[in-house]
Amino acid sequence: MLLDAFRATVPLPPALRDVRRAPAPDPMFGCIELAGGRMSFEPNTEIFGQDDPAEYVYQVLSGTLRTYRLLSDGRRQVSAFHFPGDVFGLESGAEHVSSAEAVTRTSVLVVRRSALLAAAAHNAEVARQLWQATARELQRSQEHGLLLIKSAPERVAAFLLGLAERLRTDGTVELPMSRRDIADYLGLTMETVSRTLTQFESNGIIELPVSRRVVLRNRSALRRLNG
Amino acid sequence: MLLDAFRATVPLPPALRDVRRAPAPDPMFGCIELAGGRMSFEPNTEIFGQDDPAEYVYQVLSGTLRTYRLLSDGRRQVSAFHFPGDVFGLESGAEHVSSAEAVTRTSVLVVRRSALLAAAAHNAEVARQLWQATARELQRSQEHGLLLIKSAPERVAAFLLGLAERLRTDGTVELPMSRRDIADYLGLTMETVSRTLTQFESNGIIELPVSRRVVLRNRSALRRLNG
DNA sequence: CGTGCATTTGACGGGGCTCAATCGCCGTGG
DNA sequence: CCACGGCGATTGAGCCCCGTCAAATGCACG
Repeated sequence: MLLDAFRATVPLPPALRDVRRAPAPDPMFGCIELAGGRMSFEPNTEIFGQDDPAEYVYQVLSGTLRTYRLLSDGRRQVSAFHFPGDVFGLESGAEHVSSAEAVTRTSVLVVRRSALLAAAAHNAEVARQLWQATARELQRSQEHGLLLIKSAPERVAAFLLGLAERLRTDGTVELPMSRRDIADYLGLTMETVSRTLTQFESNGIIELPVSRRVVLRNRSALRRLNG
Repeated sequence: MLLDAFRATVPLPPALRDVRRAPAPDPMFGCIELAGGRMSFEPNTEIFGQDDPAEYVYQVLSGTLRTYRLLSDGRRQVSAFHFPGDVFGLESGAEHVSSAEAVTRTSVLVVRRSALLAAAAHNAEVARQLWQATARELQRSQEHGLLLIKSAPERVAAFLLGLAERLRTDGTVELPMSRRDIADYLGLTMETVSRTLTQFESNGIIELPVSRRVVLRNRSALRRLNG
């Protein structure tokens, strides 16, 4: 959406349009500087690192990824999971404040930050969407902060509901991420996440046919837990 | 800064300039709709509430205020404290997602959100600062999230260091907010905050001449705690 | 000097963390 | 087809940090 608005400001020669539509063989070269390109990442590979220069802005095409920050002693705070359509890597400063890694095999759209900012400088619609995207991130971040003051069952319930909503599933959620990822997102240990899920299962609130698949059996109970 | 850029876009008749400079007797009327006005708030009074229409954007002139969200059972998450210069109340949606209250007697600059957005739509500099202000909030919010995964001493240490930095004090921090405010910001109870502070004091890391004044005796110890 | 609120201090219990063992899923090779 | 190994997830036991509840103290103001 943001990147759509951006691309609308860039008149592309037909050759580049073709490149953009085709899977780019090496998207670091070619059309990126102009209108963005595609890149793919294997699971658990880094897309950018904390303190790296924030040269590009990304939009998820397919797959799942996580952004996170590390404390000096190794504790990890997963700040967000990103799904198709989400924009990430958008910083106000010149450097990334968090790292981004692929959770599953992931394909993203890449745009030069400088090009995006330049477009925003003379196109009000791009500027508006730039702001909106950042404001949406802010809202998500505050929502995430709210999670962290709740009890473990409340956090897990909120996580499952949020995921179900974002992935628009009817009752069954496929978890792309590990228990450790979930734990680091919720500010818990993976043992506590696991225990809470089995607790939910024995209460009939969810089913866990396999560890990465959750069937929501009783959403209102989850919502009640959510506070 | 954001509001400065905004005001530069609005040619004011001299009469309004005068009103803006003088302490407004009733700032809800008069010049607000055009270029913003001043408002004052007594301690613990509401500036806006969660779910209120986000009609205005604010900048702190003097004093301290808190923004917070409530959980249905009454738990309160203070999302941020705002000090002179800070912009707050800036939402992407049409409604506030958090409430704002004065901590001390506070004076703020007020601008109609619609006027600000209109200015941003045809002035790139206003648009850029609008984005920057939001991005800065996002960064603060993520920093705040990082706090919430730490231990109680780490949180309190980070809080003191952050406050000392934002208030540009040399060694002595005057706390405008209560222990409960601090606790709700840090995701702790006020008892734990109090105990941690006395712990710090008996370790010689800080002094507490009175409960609202903290003298930082050993910043590197605090930084070490910070993780 | 007394009243009221903020803060501190104390005692106790529990929720979640730590450490450790076991289980289960899955790919690989015999 | 099964044995085996590896990794993620689950389960268990014990403990500790921090929350809860309650009382005492300090401080501002009439």
